[in-house]
Amino acid sequence: MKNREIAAIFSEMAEILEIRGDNPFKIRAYRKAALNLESLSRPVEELDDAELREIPGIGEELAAKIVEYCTTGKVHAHEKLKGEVPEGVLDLLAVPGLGPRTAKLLQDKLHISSLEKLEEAARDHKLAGLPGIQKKTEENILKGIATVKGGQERRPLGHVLPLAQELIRELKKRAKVERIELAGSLRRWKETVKDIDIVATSPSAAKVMEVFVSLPEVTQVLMQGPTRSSVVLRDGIHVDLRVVEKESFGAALAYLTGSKSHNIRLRDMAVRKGLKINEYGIFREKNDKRLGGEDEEDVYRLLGLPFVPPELREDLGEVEAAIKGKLPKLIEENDIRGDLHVHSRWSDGAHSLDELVNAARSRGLSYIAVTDHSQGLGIARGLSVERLMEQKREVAAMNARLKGFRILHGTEMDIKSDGTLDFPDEALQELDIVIASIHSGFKQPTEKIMKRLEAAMKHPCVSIIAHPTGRLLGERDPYDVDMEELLRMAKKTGTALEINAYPQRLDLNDTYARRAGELGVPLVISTDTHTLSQFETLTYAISVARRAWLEKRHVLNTLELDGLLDCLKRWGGEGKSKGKRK
DNA sequence: GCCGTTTTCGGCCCGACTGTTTTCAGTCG
Repeated sequence: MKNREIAAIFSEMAEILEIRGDNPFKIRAYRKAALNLESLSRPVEELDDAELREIPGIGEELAAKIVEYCTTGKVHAHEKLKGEVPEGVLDLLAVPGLGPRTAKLLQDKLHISSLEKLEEAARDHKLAGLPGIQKKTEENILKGIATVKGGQERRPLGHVLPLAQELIRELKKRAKVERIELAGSLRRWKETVKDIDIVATSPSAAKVMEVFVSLPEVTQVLMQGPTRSSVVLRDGIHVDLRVVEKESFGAALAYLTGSKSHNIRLRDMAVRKGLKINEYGIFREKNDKRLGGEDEEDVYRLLGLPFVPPELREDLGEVEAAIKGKLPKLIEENDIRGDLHVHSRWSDGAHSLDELVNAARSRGLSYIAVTDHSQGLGIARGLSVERLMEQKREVAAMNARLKGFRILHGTEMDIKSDGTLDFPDEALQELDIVIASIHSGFKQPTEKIMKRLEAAMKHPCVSIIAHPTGRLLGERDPYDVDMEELLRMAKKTGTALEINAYPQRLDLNDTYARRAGELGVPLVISTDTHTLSQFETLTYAISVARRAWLEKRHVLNTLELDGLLDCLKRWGGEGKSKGKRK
């Protein structure tokens, strides 16, 4: 799939155009196109010109450039632009506080074309004296270089969210805040986040800012104003706090939740209606009369729109859907009736079946599938066929005792690197449910990976493919899955794909899960629990599903057990026509 | 470069903070 490659080219073109001082709207057009390509689930190389131009932000010229890249592997205009800016100058833009104007200035006056040269020049105080640059800016550039080197990359949501919630608790405890909420990509539940955004109201904003910048976790204060401050935490995460008047809280929350492109759409709509939206409220343009802004709902209501849940605010069709009254009724956490991917002490889980059942029940679930690893996965104490059968007897004994709850007996069976499955058919036919997944041979070429997945999906006993791309955020790239092909195959064979809740996996991701929903591919949401606290991570998988526009009807384990078993492809289920259940 | 119940041309979101300035440009979100 070339989407990301082309998105990267458009982004780079935007940066070069910016350094050249080109038309800012043209630059924005390239950025927007890049963003939309990144979140497009279909491979651009499969789209014809008319389909390309249906992508928002892609018009005649950009469509032609996409086609050019798909056929020649290059974009002429990109190559030409690259020739105008020395390699390395673009790296300068990564320095916080250093933008395109300064990068151009540095290149023109001092021929600085790399971070190393910049650092050297700053240390030798060669920057001060250039127009608009004095001692302070020089110092800030040096600090910025240190930040870049320190690696200010995006982090998994699951790592940052607990930290952010802790900050909010502390602010509530130490300062007089009335309303306070997370905003930004955290509130949109994006799978990775770069910083933490917080919005609050308080009768004494300056005091709140004072408290904020002196929290024990804070190591650096980037800026401190009466309504906005920005700090760096001990582990390098940036936090922005905005304090506004009570009457502006909703408008500020909407504004800071973003996404940026969603906001631009809203403001554009507002202008057309003779309104103005900013972080302080919604106003009538002609007389500046305030129409609302205390609650976020005001913003949407005054535009004539239904409330758009934060998870959808990416300008990926939600504004159009809202206008037409066709927003999805997003799935919610308590729609989930059971967890189909749970590990016990029998393999690499930490708990007994009893403990797992109690935890699941106390969370309101009515069934779980115990799916311990299969024999080939020695590292995870995978079960031999004999132990699997022994476990089956324990599950049966427990089910006989349980009222209003059911344990499904299953396995997370390894799809081995040679493409064979880790249990013989006779063993699989003994199980209520079979998950299959890949745990080795991550670097195999697409063709081989797809052959393995196909072998699993075509098997009449295999109900679910777990964590279908194998990615670990920030650690391991997905294996080379041809996602369109996988989705087609899943649909054809009736095999469900998993949205895995493990914060570093979130696999399927939002983009692919949305595509799956569009194509009618069956989906399940699972925690892959190894310890009891992992049941809590369900929230993260739900957030992926919500970002994927999924409704309850898309997800099989929102069904009560009987309904679920009717829908899952499995031996004795849909497999019934192919053989008898023992 | 995109886009259209205000437009096929002329628009394109809006404000805070900083560092450099005597009124603002640059950067960021």
